[in-house]
Amino acid sequence: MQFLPVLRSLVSTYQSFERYSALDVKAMGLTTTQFDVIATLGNQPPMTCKELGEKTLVTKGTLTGVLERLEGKGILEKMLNPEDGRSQMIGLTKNGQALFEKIFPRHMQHLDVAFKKLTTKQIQDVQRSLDQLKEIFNE
Amino acid sequence: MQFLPVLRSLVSTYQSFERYSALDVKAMGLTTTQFDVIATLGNQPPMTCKELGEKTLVTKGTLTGVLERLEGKGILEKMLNPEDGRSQMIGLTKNGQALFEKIFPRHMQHLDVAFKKLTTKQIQDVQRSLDQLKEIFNE
DNA sequence: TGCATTTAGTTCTAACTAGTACTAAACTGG
DNA sequence: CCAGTTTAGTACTAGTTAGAACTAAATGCA
Repeated sequence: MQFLPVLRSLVSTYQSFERYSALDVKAMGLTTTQFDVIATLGNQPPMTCKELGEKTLVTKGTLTGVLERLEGKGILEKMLNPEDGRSQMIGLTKNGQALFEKIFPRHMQHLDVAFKKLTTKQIQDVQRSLDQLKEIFNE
Repeated sequence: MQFLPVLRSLVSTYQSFERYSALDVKAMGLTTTQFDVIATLGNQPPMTCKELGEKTLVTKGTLTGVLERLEGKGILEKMLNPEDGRSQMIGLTKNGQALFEKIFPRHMQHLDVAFKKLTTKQIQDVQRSLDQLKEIFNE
């Protein structure tokens, strides 16, 4: 039970990040998940739903709804995949790309303000710790 | 932008923990949030909704629904707070306490299986890292 | 070829989530 | 003591979440 504090830290750190990030993203009329999707598609060739899910860490059932809402806003569009009739290629529309170019740098800057408080070495240490922790749950 | 990998690690580690924990808790017919509430109330005197929210890291709006469902299952009950007419004291019922005694040790053991793969020092390092990371988002 | 299995994505359900607005009780300072 | 503010909890909204069941296309192998 000496591990309970670290679990609490994991959850509260995750929540703090979410809050910090959402604060900025919300001002652009998006949720963090929607932002992640746009950020992943920006400056990239269209990709499948599966690939998008892997990159954004969003499961496919959830993704359907998120994509639906972004499609409704005219931010992304789905195209047939000539190579596989089961899947579609998802890409940003012209408007979506314009939105990406407007909001992506701004959000990176918002995050950078926070991360400037850590040195490169500190960031690396945090990541090593996190990956170590993740490992123990994945076996 | 060198911070993007660490954010990805944070999110995926959190997700891995959630999945690992939920796997066990689900087999008891509960969600992890419900489990957290029961674990927090077990072997404790009744507490207010506010206090419960602070300990479980669940916001009050969410808590209303979670408590409602647990109350419906006969696991917890709300009592008037003689000291403050705005709030209620929330505690486990007899059944709830029995459930707690059955599932809490089992879940701790499930978590312990994972954490046995880390040394005490490693766990402390992870926690220090997480707390450091949390700090940068809270200012 | 043709059947079995796998894979991509949708649909559906139950629950959590944050946030906002709201009600009622409690506090507080003049 | 009383008007203004704070606090506890609920109600409501829009969205995310995981998971399971489903459809259709692709693949694999006999």
